[in-house]
Amino acid sequence: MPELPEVETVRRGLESVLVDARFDRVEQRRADLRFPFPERFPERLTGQRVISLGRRAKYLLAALESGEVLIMHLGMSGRFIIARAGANVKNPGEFLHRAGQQDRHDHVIFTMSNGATITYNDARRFGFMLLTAGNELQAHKLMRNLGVEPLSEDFSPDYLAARCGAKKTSLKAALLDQRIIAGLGNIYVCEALFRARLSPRREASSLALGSGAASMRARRLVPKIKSVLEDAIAAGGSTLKDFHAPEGELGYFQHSFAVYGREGLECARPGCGGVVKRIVQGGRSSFYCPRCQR
DNA sequence: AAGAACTCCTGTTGGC
DNA sequence: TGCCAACAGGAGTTCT
Repeated sequence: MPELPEVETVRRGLESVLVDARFDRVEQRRADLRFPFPERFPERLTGQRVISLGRRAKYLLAALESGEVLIMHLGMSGRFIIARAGANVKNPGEFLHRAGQQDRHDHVIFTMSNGATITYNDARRFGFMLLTAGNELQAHKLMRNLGVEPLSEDFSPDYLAARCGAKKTSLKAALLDQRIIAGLGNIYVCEALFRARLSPRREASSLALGSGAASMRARRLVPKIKSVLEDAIAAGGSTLKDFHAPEGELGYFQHSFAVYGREGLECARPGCGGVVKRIVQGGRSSFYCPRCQR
């Protein structure tokens, strides 16, 4: 479900109820999600104050007073639901009608010292929560091979061209590879490629071809990746199926999709006149306009 | 050793 | 209406 913009939206929502608060109570309602929960998970959190809540790729990282870091990943369907102290009743939609109720997919419930209740719900259970020592975080198996943050200065045309230079795989697959760019997912890769007018079918190495260390194509693509992510974060992410920020707000970037989910519709580029096509790459849908994306 | 296929799990949707 | 297949925002593991 969530790609970088959605995870960042969740991070911002959780920050205000998590940081500086302590875990008063942790209810772990099953033994595992994608992975087993850590040993003595509730005990290791209870009483701990949260120092900060960060994000790396699609991971949320809560630094604890104990020195441990709580690593959380939402998988495809994971979400957090916040109920603040004094139960505000003005949240819309599903959030309202399920207030006070339990869902069979509510797997973890945090009760914080500020009175907030934070519920982790995940139907497909591809998400997970792990604990690791803060000083071992960088070397953690899940962290050590991650590529650059796409919104950082380090993500440049030179970097992208260098990392794609010898890749035989498709450009689509390369952009989804978290070892190259950390945090991109299927939607935003499709949208960035559309904005850059590049075909997802193009060989990744072709990004490095052309004049200079970074080709024209890499120079064109990198700013589009950044802008599509920035635009999506500004919109609070994309709401497909049921994504919403932790306090119930819906993201609205899905209204700005140019190609994702638009198979058979006319290309959004003025004057193009092409028709959006869906192909399958690596078992996942790619949407693009064969006419203007080359 | 890169790249593709398979896997986890549940829910929703579209076609008949 | 029901039934069934296809598909869904991820990514670690296993194969070739």
